[in-house]
Amino acid sequence: MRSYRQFCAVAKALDVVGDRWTLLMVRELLIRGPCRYTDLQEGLPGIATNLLADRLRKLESAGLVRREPASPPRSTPVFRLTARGEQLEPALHQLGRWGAALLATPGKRDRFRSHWLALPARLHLRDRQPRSPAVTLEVRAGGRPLVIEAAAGKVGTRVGAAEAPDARLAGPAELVVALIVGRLGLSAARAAGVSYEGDPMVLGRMQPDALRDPEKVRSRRRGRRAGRGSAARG
Amino acid sequence: MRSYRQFCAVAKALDVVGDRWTLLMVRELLIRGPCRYTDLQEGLPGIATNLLADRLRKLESAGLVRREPASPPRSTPVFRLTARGEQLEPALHQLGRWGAALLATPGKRDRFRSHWLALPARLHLRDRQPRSPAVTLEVRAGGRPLVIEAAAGKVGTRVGAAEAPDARLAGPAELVVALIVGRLGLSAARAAGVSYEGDPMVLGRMQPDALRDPEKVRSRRRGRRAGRGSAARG
DNA sequence: CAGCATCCGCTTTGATACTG
DNA sequence: CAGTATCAAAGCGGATGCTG
Repeated sequence: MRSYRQFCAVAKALDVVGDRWTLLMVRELLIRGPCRYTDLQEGLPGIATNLLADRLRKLESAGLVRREPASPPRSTPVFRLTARGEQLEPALHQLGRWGAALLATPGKRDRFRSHWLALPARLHLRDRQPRSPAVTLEVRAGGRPLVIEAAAGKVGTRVGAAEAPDARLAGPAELVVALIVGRLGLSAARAAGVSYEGDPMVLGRMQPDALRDPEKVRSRRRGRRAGRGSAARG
Repeated sequence: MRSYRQFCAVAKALDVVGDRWTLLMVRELLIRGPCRYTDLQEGLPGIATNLLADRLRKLESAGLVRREPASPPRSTPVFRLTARGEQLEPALHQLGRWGAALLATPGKRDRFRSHWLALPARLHLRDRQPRSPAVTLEVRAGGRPLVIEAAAGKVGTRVGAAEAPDARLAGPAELVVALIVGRLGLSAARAAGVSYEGDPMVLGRMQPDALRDPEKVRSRRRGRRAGRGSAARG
């Protein structure tokens, strides 16, 4: 990318990550952790292969990505975010939070991957029972499944199927998103076509404020000013 | 911008604001509030006039900007962020926070405008004496000056010279930035070439934790993980 | 097959000139 | 002041080819 040549933090950031596809590549690496070229391709439907290779080089020379060559145990090189690259997570969260308003319904030709739910999950879900044993929730909404785990007060995510998840969630992407970001309750989501198997408290343990027993929530808003927030629910 | 066609909040956000120059235009409108075409040009050195016009149209049709035509009292139209547009501020703050690491020293051909300091100022400065009378600090580091005001617990910014500021800060951009984000103290900045006139407590009232009496700070970090933070000050 | 590199047509951007 | 018009250069997307 051509530099903006402005001595401004936002402009300098965009000099590095403002190119088309670049922030989505960081999204993939944040979600997946270290991964191979083809993993990135699978998570970035629509990218041209030459662009992917080119951007990886640029990210590498910008110090956001490290390429680890194939060494005997592994047959292919893997790409991994550096600490500097990982520090983009808050910026991606805020961009995603802003963009969530545009996720009402998928465009006819939109693609979807379940693992894209990892970012909103990390942003919106909490482990509200830190002392309970770890639980895992498998989510299937397109592409390979995503596993969301609540353990010891933290919510983590991992791409791939779970061996024996404590619950399974599946359904249309827009409904699963709405459930995770707290725009929809489990019963409403079910009524709309989401399938959920397992203990409801696996999901309940993680759900955002807005939707956990709405009657009792009232003024529990943590973030901003005074919340007279009345959350809707099914 | 061509859509990524991915049902992902980050991708949808970038469909709207991922075009070159777009986020910098939002930066300008956030800092300046409603402003005219030429104000935007002045704050976006390097942009081509056809791009500015084109992006303004796109932002308008995306609902981020409203164009208010010239009406008798005013002779020229003004552009203003909608509420939706203003909601990008947290994303810009995080992007800027990440990009701040790239602001060590200006590139030879980098341009600078004092009012660009408004975003870091809003992010890093606080009014630590909410009950004291309002104070204003005028900052000059290139282009038109910026006024930073601390009043009633809030820090605000305004583009333009102050009538009678309580203090004036001037000097090379990189030093003034370092001062505002808390990488540098006033005495160190002065030694390095910053000029400051007026009561040091005008700046001191607003400065970030990290640099208010650095000897006493030590392990006061607020942000992350377990705060064994011994917050307070003398 | 994984991991690219090359080629080519199209779109976006940049620089400048011009206009109501 | 607030744009439009024009055109060259750069970037992107899609297809395909090469190499271990």
